Amino acid sequence: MDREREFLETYDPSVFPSIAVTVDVVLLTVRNGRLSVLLVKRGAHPFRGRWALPGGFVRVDEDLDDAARRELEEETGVSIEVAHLEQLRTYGAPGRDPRLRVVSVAYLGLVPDLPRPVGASDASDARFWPVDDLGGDDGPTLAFDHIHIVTDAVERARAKLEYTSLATSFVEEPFTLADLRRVYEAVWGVSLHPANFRRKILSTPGFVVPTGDDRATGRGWADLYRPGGVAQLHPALLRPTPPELTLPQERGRQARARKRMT
Amino acid sequence: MDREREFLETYDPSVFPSIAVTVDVVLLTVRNGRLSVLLVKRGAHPFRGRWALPGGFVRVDEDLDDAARRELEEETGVSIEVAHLEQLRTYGAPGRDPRLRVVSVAYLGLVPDLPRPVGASDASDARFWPVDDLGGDDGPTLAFDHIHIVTDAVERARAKLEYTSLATSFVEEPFTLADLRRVYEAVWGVSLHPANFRRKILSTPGFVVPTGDDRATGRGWADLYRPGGVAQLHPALLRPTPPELTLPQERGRQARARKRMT
DNA sequence: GGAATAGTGTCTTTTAGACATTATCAA
DNA sequence: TTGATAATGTCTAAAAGACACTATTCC
Repeated sequence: MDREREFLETYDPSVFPSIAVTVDVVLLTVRNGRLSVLLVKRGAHPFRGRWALPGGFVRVDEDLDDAARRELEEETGVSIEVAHLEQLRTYGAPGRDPRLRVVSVAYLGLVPDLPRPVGASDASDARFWPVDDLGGDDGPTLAFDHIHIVTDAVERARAKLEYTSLATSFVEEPFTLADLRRVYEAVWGVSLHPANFRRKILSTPGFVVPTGDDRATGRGWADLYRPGGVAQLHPALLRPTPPELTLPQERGRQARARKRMT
Repeated sequence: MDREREFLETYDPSVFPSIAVTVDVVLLTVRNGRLSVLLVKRGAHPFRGRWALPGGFVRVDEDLDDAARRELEEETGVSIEVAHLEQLRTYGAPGRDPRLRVVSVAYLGLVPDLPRPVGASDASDARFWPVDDLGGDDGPTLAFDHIHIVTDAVERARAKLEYTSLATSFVEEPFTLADLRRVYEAVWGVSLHPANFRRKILSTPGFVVPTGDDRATGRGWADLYRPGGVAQLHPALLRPTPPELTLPQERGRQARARKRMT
């Protein structure tokens, strides 16, 4: 009986498989109009000198969220008390770490562009890299399976911008609607019509509230806003027609149907 | 240096914290019009005799997904080769298992109503329970923190029905649109207008494809459909006005704005 | 016949997308 | 002046929600 075996293992911890549990943090921000991720340069074997996500072992009496915050602070100097930090998913394929079996709980964090330089407390180097550059000529090739984790994190961020108010986590408050629009444009990699964007944001109850002040932007004055406290957006702010979901033949069908009716 | 310590731990596995890694599976189905979850009665300490999610230790060379499938099969006799199984999230609060530190990777599975009785291979008993009954007078109180895992799983399922074609995982194919509608009604706990539901499903490209056959339903004949192969729905099939997101005062504001314009 | 369900069609309201207009400020 | 941006308004098409209507079958 499996449950019987589980009972025995209770009192002999050396019996259950020896698997290490770690946390990795994908900290995203928008710098110079580009979605970027915080990476550290590994100072130890394996993958010494390669860039990787900040992370490390979970302590035996430490909650997973606390471990993520601690490792982020230890390796990059970034402490995110106020910013958004959520669990992304867990990566546990055998062989993903050449040393031993490691199950890693990945976290996704969002912060405004950090003016202070980060890093260099524990890791040998730490900096933000534009996610589009990863694996290309202008960016690093990541250690372990971290490129997959970053890919999943970016997709999660893109999706959550649609139906939550998370975009405000990327900007310092107060912010202008143009600030917020540039977040969406950087994360989604599209350009949005300023007028329609404004209408949608302001017609979504609780998304943002005006502070009453405005700010000189170089060309005219822009109203300032603050997060409205609502987490889920209703209605959602959908991305402009996802390319992989638009079937040309169906568009043809719809056009023909329209033509028949006129 | 933390990375230095990590290097040393590489070659002395007894150094890193001793944490057990398990998987738990939340297998959902729709039975008798109610969203239900598969539970097993625990035959061993702790929580002996209490109902819990099927699950167990991950083997040292086993992928997490494989562990979830194996434990589900071992404890309940359910093998889901074709059905949907996805990672939900990972639960790792210290103290969630009274024996030792356990980090559990939870999975969400969706299956059609299973005609054969399940369970009784490893666990002392196994059956589906309506999720609304859990913790109440008509249902069991779950072991560990499993009620929280089930709650998260149900919310995930409700959300994914909106923007994916996952609802088809709950029905055997071929199915009628009424079958599919009953899935949405059971999972969301609402009633939907049959006519509007039909229009939305059929106007979503790739969601379902007609088989050309129909089936006697007792009252008339219903066309039969099969999943259309599209995973993401566009446009999405949103739940009718989520109550917690509807701000009465904002509705008042919109009504006043309309009045001013006329 | 009455009740329940499948399938089709129509009307209104809301929202999204495209675009025009005015005001303001910098170079 | 020219160009870029903020803010507002307008028009059209698409989508959602409510509802009417017919056909079919069981009781």
